[in-house]
Amino acid sequence: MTRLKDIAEVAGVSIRTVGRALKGEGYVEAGVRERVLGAARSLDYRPHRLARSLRTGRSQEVLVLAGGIGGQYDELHIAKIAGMERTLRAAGMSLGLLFGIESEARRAGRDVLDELIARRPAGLALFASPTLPATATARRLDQARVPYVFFDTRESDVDTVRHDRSGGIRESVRWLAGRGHQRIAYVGPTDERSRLDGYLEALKTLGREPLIVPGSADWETARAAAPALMALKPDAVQVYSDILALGLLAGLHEMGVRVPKDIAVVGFDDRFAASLSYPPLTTLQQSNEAMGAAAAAILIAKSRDEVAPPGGWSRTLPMSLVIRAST
Amino acid sequence: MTRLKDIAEVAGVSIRTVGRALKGEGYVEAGVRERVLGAARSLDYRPHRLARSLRTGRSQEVLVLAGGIGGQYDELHIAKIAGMERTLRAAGMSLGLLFGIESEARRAGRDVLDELIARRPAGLALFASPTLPATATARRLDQARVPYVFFDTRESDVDTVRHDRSGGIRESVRWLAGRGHQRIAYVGPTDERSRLDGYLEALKTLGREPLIVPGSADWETARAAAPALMALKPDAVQVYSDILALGLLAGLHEMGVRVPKDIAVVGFDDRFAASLSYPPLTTLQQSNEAMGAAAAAILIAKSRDEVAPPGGWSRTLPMSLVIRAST
DNA sequence: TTGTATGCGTTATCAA
DNA sequence: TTGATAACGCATACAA
Repeated sequence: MTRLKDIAEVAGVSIRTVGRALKGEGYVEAGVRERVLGAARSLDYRPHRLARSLRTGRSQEVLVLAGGIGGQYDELHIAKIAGMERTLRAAGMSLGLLFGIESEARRAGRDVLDELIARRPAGLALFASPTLPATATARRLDQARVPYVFFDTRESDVDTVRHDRSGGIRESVRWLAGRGHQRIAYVGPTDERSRLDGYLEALKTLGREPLIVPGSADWETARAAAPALMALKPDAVQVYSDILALGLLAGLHEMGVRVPKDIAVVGFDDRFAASLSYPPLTTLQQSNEAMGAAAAAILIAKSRDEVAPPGGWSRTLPMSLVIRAST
Repeated sequence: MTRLKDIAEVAGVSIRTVGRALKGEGYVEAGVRERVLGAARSLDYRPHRLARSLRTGRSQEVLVLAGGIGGQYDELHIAKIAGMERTLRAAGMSLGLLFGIESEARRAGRDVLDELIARRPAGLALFASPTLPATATARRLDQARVPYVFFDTRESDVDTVRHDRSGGIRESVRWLAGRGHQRIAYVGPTDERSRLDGYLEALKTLGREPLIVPGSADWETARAAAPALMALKPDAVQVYSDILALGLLAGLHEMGVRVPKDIAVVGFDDRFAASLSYPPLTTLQQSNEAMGAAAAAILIAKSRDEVAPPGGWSRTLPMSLVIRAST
């Protein structure tokens, strides 16, 4: 483990000159610079990250807070995390991961945020969760001058990366209409507005009446909703999520309804499971890696004290339709 | 951000005494100890991890190397990582995550392992991948005195946590037989011995002839294998993985074969998708969080220079059957 | 153009 | 039982 001091000795200069030569800043005589760089290379020098961070007062590590929501670990999350990590590493930074720390802290009566801030991370990426008050959290992090970014918050006053859910659904419904489907229904909870709004807007543009089966919240209730759906005599259905879409598929199977012959089904999320169902599910894909990369880019910029772009830091990413056999 | 120095000033003692009092080591007068602890609490002291690591020469961070295998991120991986992180955090350590660094380094002609070792991690957890030579890697890490553990290596001479795949399949086949199934088949690649061996052993114990449909490697080929399977007239089938089992379900649907009425289907892995299929899939569950916790425990012990238990560090975890509607 | 010296917050050595 | 003080490796203010 070579140190600057070792390079200095080999190159016959002071440690300060080594620093300058390696950073390429200030005045260093060409010959000296060559000698230093050569010594560094032959000694296989790598800066000691901890020492650097201690000195500069800034860790190079971004912390990711992943809520272990009911112990269900999400392949959508890991793709985002991977996207972040790649981007951070390219910028010389690294990624630390924490799970379900909020709920644990609440049980223990401690305050998570203080602990996280105390670790002086280069940035904080937070997965929105019902147990984490986004706005209040964002304000405290701003105050502590810790760069942060949320994934998929609904709150509009925090910096976040999200997908254009409305736009995705709108495109999907238009695409179904373009393929000749006349009665396009929607199955899913109606308290999440963005997806439902996309559906309503698209139908309005098309001049059609909405056909909505509200209330489904999981695989089982979606399965049970199949008869209610078919009572509307639809020839296509946009579902709130892949999980619900797969539940609906099960219900349709049981009723003897053939997919896509009798009805086309479109999901939302592009989970791994969507490619494994019978039939494989056409669905709206989140570009999770891109989302992670975007989040990382925001944190990198913030940590370099760059000024926010005119529209603010938040980014909205487009979704795309993955066409499989259910349509 | 209070430092030891701040506590020392408030408590009116030297910084050294503060250190002793907080660690509870050496001789500190009871009254002084109380004063120091009180000051630490009221100042909300938290040790500076970086400074500590710099001084002790050991980082408290375990690095996890997750191969981004073809860009497919795995919910099985993230559960393991979550299990690790929880255990590490309880031991005062943390977790850093790196993706697909091997393939990137190979492209760039650099050596990953040296870079990782240069970061002086408290430990290294590696997901086995075809591109990472486990034995050679383990030897180099041993030499560099970096604690390591693999997930699911086939190599027997490296420290690893794995699941008892043979045992899991054996139990599953016995369970099927116990439920009255007479002709229990196996679908999957035959070059992975552990699962196939479990099947063969169980059938041998039962005194029955094996019914094997070899060769399937993905959803599509498993789907195509349905007719070949049914030609064997089985009344139950153990499949190599959930992915293949779901492909097989699709093929059986297309043939009009009813599951579980005509044939019972058992998968392997307990992916999220297994709970979302029609019918939901009975499958062998890996205890991924437990696996992560076991890996973390090994790294913690190694990093404390504990001596390996008689059988070595490696651990084999049992699998369990999750019974759903496909049986 | 180059070098000396200091400090980041901890731990640890040695002396008092 | 306690306290000065050095050192970990790096970055940098200040001198030369």
